[in-house]
Amino acid sequence: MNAKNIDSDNIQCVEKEKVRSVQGKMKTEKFFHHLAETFRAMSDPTRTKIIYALCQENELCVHDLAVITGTTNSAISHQLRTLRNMQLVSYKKVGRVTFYSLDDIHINNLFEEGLRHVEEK
Amino acid sequence: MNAKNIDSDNIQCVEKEKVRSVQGKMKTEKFFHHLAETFRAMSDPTRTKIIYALCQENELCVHDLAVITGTTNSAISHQLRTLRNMQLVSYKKVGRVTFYSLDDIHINNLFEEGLRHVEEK
DNA sequence: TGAACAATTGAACAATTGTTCATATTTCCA
DNA sequence: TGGAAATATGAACAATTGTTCAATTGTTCA
Repeated sequence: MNAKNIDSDNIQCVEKEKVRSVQGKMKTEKFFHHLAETFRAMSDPTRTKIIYALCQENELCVHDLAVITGTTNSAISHQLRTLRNMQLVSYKKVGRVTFYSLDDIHINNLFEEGLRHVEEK
Repeated sequence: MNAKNIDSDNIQCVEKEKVRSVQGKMKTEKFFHHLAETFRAMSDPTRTKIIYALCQENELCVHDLAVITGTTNSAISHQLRTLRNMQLVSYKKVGRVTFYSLDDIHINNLFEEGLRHVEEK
């Protein structure tokens, strides 16, 4: 036993009770991964632009999203795939045009909470 | 002029009015970067654990955060620096122990909105 | 003073990310 | 039918990220 380890459980910590308390409330590894992934979905400027645009207009096609965000079709298409994989957007094909829209209403709240946060600064 | 460009403004797009409308509401480049960075702050599992722990207990030292998150002091210290740079946490030195706490109350709302979102799934 | 300790830091590394470029794929229409 | 258009995709690339390891700083206390 060294100086910092006062307890009887062989758990080294500075404030045993605090650590215990937090450990009792701790979520699973999976939970934190899921949580981090949720935030990660919105952690790229191109993606925030896409999501913001889809918040304003319900449905937009790839090309128009490229115009709005000021990037290439390809870059947008890749990011849309990412958002599709994350189940944030869904799409509808009409002829050779693909219309994307936001899929997850929960994410909408989260995104707008973020918007408000940045706007207030 | 090619087939998809019907308007008189040399702006190529599929649905001109929609694009115009969104463009009118568009924020600055800086805004979207700021927004993305805000979400990025919470887009790593180690950081979500740190933030979650600091939501439960107001102040925790580096070592206890390492115990709680199940990683090394060094890894935690590096991540705390990231969070410090992002101005999400502040710290207080007592002897050789550094106590960290959440700094940004806004982020708190955002984080808990994310928590709720993942919990409801 | 010097040993032990808490935390920080820098370098190195593998892994991940986002873009670009070139090339499909699918659909429309002349 | 053939060519143009809208989107998707794969490979390649540079940039960024998060961890580990080793070394360092600053503090306490015997």
